[in-house]
Amino acid sequence: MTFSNAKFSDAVLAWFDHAGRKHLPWQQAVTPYRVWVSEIMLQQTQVSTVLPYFQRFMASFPTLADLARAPIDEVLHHWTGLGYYARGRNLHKAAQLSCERYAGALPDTLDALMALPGIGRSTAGAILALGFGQRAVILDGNVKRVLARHQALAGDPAKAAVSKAFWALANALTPTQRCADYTQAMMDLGATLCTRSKPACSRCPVQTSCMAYAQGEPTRYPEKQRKQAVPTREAILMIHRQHDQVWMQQRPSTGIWGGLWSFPEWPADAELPEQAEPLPAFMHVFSHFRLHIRPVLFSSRAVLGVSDANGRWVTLSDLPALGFPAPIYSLLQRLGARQEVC
DNA sequence: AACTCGGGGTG
DNA sequence: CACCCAGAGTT
Repeated sequence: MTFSNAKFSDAVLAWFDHAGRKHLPWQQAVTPYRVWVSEIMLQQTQVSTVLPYFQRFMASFPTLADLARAPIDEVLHHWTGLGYYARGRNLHKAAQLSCERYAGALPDTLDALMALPGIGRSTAGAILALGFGQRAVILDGNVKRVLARHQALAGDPAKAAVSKAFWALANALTPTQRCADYTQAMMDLGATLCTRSKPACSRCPVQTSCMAYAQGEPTRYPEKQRKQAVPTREAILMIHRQHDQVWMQQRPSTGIWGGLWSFPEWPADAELPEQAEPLPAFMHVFSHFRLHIRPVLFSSRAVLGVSDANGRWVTLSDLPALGFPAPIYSLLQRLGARQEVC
């Protein structure tokens, strides 16, 4: 480690001691399991969004063994509304693999952690540093932003060559001593001071050595390529209702809304039957397309035009045991409010 | 290397 | 509306 690298981590650690976050739920009663669950939930998801999900998840699955033996549908129910549902499936699968391979504990090496589904290089580093107290390196959105600005690193970090440079820099700056605190400090720095817009440079512990600050335009970094406008698709959802039940299907485990329960789709270009009663349509936005959802209510006795594969009748009391995409769960609640399901 | 995967917060 | 957030898996 060079003198300047040690100076960087020392300044970051000194700042952490008086300004870092120390009261987040996963910072209390720290275990590798709790750190792991929090890191998975926090992938591409902000802290404030995760907080209630983490608390509910830990109350239901307090240990890795509890998670491993829980039904997948119950795990996915705890993910309802959180998004990126493959994270929930991978978490469950990795818990079972850990029970089989490592006697109910998480492994404590980078390679073994990365071999588990849902754990990549950065999450493995976070588990080792925060959960096991090892010297390990992370590179999440916060760290990328801090490093890009401090070193005025040009290029889109999504590009492989640029990413390699970011990892090398992150590794060079990560100290051997107090690695857990440094790891938390870098995330805190990115989340609270070195924010995407309006960074609080006046309070930054490494402002004097920050190249982007010296250049006068810190928000220029990190560079990102612009995304093109997303297309809009249409989905007609058939809500077959019989008394207090609706007919639902579990989606395939891969692809959009994998493993979650939804209503059967009616081909967007086909004509609707006479007895179809349209409900208010609404828009659901994904990162890569917009979905115009047109719910249609069928009160007929027969389930029309859908195969019964992966399907079942669902009542209100079934909801806690199943996973749903946010717009479908919202639709179910609206149906319940109309006392059509409940 | 490019693409796929959600939902919510923010300006 | 655009952007992005404690990224990883698939192709």
